[in-house]
Amino acid sequence: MSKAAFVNFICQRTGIPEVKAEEIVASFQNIHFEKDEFILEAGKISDRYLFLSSGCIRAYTLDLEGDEVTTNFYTSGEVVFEVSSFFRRIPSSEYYQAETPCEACYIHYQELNEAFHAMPHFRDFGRAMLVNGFANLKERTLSLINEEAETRYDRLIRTKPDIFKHAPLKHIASYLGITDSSLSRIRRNYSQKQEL
Amino acid sequence: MSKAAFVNFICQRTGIPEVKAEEIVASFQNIHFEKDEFILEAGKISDRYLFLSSGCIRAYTLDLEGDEVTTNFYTSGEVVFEVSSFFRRIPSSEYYQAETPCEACYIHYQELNEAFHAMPHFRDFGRAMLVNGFANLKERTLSLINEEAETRYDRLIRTKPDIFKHAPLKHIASYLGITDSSLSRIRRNYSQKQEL
DNA sequence: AAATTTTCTTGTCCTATGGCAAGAAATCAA
DNA sequence: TTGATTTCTTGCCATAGGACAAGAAAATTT
Repeated sequence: MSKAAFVNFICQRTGIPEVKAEEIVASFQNIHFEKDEFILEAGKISDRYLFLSSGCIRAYTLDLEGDEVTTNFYTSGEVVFEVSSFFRRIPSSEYYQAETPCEACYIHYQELNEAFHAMPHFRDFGRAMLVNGFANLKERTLSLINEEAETRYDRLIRTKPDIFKHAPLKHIASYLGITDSSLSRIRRNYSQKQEL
Repeated sequence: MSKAAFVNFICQRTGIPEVKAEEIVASFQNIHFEKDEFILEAGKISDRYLFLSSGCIRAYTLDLEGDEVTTNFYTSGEVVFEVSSFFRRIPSSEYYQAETPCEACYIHYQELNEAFHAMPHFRDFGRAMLVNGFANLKERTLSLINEEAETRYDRLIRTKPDIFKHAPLKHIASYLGITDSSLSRIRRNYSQKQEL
């Protein structure tokens, strides 16, 4: 059950005592997603703040040519929501879709705010999650600027090997900022290097 | 005086009434930076949450070769601090340096937290600023993936023309994810196109 | 298991951008 | 004002990665 996993997650990542964590998680509810099911669709307002306890979710948007560009991958133990849409109450420009069956628990915007208001601990947790996402995105942006595609690939496969078990390479390619053909060539090179 | 500008900023960007805004800003203090002065240095903890009322600040980091990579430009009417370092209390990997003389007002981490705790309105404001920064960064990241350098240049010159008045082109180039020579060529092309 | 669709790889050719170095221009310092 | 730095531009060549198309392989559907 995802709520239990979320309690653990909160306790481990913050100094919040278990009783408090349980209090926080009390207002969440469990949910399951099938593979390929949409957690969020572009044009709608992200209204679920969700904790993914198992599975893999991909966020993507469409570029001017209508091609999908992966903006993020979420694996177990991550908080999933579209920051801008969720907090500003504006339509999302991204889709969030399950790459695999997923177990999660969630809370709605309204409830989240009430919980933030009532529980300072949870507020801190929420801020930490935001800061976390920010830091990750910044790192990714920098890597797009000053690293080669192969280096980014190497980093990703080390950091989130799970993705490679589930997501098709074209999803991963656009996340790395390259085409699927380039990724294919990079992989050929890379695996040769690893064999030495 | 920067504090007055900050009051206006808060009132305009949020529904917060002027009295409340003044209450918030009361704990801030004005500060001035000379051109080239460091607001923050890598290795130190970002401890000032500052509102820039005039001038331009550049954030940058050093890549593996030791070359500067601009991570952001801040112009008047922006909140300036290194999110990750500030909230996690860890050393910054970025420098923040004044591109021009700057007027600003600021508050320290400790005081900010107290103010957040005491004033729900301010909390919301703080969150909005974070969400804002997040959304901007996301847009920039996407543009690095699916736009040409010239398109990014075009967008930047329209969005933040002030930067071009103050920052040397090499600073702008690395922000756009290209070399200064490439930027120079792009500018040549670009200005020819504009002349038609 | 056959048919269909999707994913992955590979070839050929092309282009945007990088690396380097040399001038030109502008800015700053003495 | 002169010399020293820094900034900006430009030329030449190199290269990472894109575009497109064709197979091969794998997964999905019937």
